[in-house]
Amino acid sequence: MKIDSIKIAELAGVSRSTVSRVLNNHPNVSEKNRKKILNIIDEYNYIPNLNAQTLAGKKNKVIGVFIYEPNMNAQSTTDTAYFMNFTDTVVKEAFLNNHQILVDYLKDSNDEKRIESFFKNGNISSGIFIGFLRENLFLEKMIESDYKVVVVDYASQLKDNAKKTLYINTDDYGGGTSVMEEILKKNNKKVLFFSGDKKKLSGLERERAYVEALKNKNIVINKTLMMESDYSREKAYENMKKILDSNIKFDSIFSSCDNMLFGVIEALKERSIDYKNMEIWGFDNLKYTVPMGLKTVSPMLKDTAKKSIKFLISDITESKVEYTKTKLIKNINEYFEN
Amino acid sequence: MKIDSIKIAELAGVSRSTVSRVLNNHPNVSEKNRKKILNIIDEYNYIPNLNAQTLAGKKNKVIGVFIYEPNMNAQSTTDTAYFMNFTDTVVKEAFLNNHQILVDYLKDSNDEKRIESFFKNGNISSGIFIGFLRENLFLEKMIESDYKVVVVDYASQLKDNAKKTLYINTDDYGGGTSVMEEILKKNNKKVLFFSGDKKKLSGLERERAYVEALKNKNIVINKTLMMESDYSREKAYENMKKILDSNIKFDSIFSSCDNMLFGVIEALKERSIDYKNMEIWGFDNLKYTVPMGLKTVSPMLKDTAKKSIKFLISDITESKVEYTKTKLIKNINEYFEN
DNA sequence: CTGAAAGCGCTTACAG
DNA sequence: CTGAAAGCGCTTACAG
Repeated sequence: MKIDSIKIAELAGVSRSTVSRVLNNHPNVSEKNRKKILNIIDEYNYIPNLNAQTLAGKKNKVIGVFIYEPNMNAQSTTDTAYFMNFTDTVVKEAFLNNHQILVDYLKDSNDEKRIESFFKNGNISSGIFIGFLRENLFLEKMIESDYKVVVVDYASQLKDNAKKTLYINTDDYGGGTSVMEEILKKNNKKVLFFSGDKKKLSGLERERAYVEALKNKNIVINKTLMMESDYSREKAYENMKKILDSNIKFDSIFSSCDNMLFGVIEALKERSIDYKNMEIWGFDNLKYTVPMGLKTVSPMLKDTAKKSIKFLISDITESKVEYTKTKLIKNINEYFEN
Repeated sequence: MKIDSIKIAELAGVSRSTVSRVLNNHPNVSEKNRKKILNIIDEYNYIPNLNAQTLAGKKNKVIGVFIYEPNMNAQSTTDTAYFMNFTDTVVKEAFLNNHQILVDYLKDSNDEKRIESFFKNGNISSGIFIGFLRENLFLEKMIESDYKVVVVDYASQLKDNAKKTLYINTDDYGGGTSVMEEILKKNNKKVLFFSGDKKKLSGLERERAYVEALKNKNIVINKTLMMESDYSREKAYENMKKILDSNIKFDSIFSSCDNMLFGVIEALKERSIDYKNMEIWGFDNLKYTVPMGLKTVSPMLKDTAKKSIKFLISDITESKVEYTKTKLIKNINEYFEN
């Protein structure tokens, strides 16, 4: 049996307006009618049609998560574990706050159009954007729009005309600095560095941490120890082989992400180089790093996810920048506690 | 400027009906009008309102993923990595097929009501259910309903009155059998077994594999080597300690999930027991297992996800049962290839 | 505190 | 091939 607000109204002997008022917690309904209607709603298991509600102007409880992944295709093996880790927590936080999550990827302008229409037509009440390159035009537009959005690891500087936007960032600089402290306090001087994607905020910040840490220790920066990369395992593997083929000396390694670190380790293993006692650090706390006996930095994505949801379901409308502190993960216990 | 189908119609000098026909690829529109309308749509960046379309009876492109997690709460540390792994692939597959995913958890009857309304009101076009215990009443109802659904690892037997349902299962029995083969061919006879949650299909099937493999080798089943458990790390840890405190002898271990295996290893380490040369297997291929030097079975969730999406976006309406083959993962290379 | 009515933006059966 | 009109199921401003 189809059951809609008209049926409920009939059953309760009132108009749909009154049913609607009860549904939306309006105060101007007699206690008697409210009770009666609520009972009938419950008895008949009535749930209002979300599409109709949205069409009529109500906000829904769905939050969009939009992941930028230009390489997405049927053959792609891109590891998006990092993002799903984040999404996982977002889904749980949303659930605990009575919201649901729509997950969508974004690759080209078709996707941009779709996402804009989700906002415009109220399929989602707000959105979280992650994985974007710096100065992405579409994202800038979202930031300036009237839609409530969170941008993750995108920029450290609030845009002048940003509206209802939370910029939330991993403290990449702080995390990188802690790693360098660990490395340098063991008296290492020749830290081999693998930089990440400079088109992303994280790539810039982690490199800045490396450079500043050396400067503060008055260690001359040796460009040949700084390998440009793009967060990919393959590139890092090639770079590491080049280093080993040259006569460049190093005493420690900081890879600005775990994914690259794995390529580095592969190259070391191939040459049977014993790296067990060397200070070697990655970043991101990908699931395999610490179990493999390596050290890394956790971006504490759960915190980021929690702050994001909190912002979106609050009625805060001012824009702001927030940071999530990172945490060093040195052993399996810290790994599981995290 | 607000732009709707009426505006497009005006601009093209036609009625909304014709615009709608173009939008929905109906054949009965003159080529001239179709072109003109398409151009205007493109020029004005018009995207139809999904809520209105759905309300008017169109199916949308959102697929729900519903994860059963009775312990979900603010303090919960439940590891749902397994599910998110699955969801990850589902999201990607959906994206490649022009669909989006709504992720939602399910804990109690309120959640059931919400999910039913998502179906009823067309907020989703179909749904995938994962993590459910056997004979869950709500799920049985969904299976019998007219909604198109996929149930993952739920039951091996098609229900008589199942409608438009794909039962998709990991080949737990096959995977467990392969593990036992590996263990037994090394001449082990006393295989310590940690069973999973018997309220789930996987718990039953993996235990069946253990029992049958021993029978086939004419090894007498020793109940004291079979530890009842519930997939939790804590319980497995306690069970392992009990074994070590007793004088029960074992020469190999098969834990029916990696999560429990970790508890088992903790207990072994505490007693400084050297297990490096022992045949030890987990199940599920959780991210840390193989990097820690242990062996496990991959449920090939990607295959399961792909088959699920394929079923849901096809126009198949008969119900059926399918299985996804598992794969043994013995070393880090196999781990990364997976 | 309550109801009749307009409006949200589409689709589709009907008539031509 | 095309348009006028009804319908999808709500909400809310208006009038009382």
